Amino acid sequence: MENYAHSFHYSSSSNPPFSDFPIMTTTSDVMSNSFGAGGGGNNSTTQEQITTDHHHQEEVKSGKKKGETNNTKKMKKPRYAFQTRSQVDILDDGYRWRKYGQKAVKNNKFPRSYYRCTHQGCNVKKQVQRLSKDEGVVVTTYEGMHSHPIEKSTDNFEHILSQMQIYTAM
DNA sequence: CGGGTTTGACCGGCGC
DNA sequence: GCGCCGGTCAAACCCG
Repeated sequence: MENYAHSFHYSSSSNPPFSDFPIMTTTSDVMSNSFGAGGGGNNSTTQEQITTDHHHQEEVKSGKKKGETNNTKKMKKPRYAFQTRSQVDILDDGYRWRKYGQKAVKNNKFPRSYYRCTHQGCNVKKQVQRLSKDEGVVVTTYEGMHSHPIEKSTDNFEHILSQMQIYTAM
């Protein structure tokens, strides 16, 4: 659990904005309450093209404090996207998240939620987006790496995680 | 009461 | 230079 993300580490700067991050498709039905109506049965594949656009962020924080030049240049922060089939947006991965924003996405009827890990020194961010075409598909994008143990057991999430490891192993 | 969510405003970058 | 666009902040609100 240290940094499982390391496996996906990719470093590309002059590459097209697309396919920058590996997208893992997992089928999870855990934590689904009694939504029942999922919108049709299982759709095959989920290779919807995601409008990632450009958007190279760099270091966070830079509103008030200035005068400090970017000596350390821009540090590329890896991002990892998970495409999950679930009825619920909130995939509990064992960490505590605090929502800090929600914006509507173009070409998408559903808004995108921005979460941040509540932990001192842990600036891990996470985005949750639901596809308008397939309501059952939720795309979760992680940004950064955690540096603290998980607080919960999340037994069911481990199941998902183990599945993802399989994809990673390839 | 405290921590998390909500929601509109604000900001920086990029395109036109 | 201006306007769009995506991301973040922050004050108010909500809920356990």
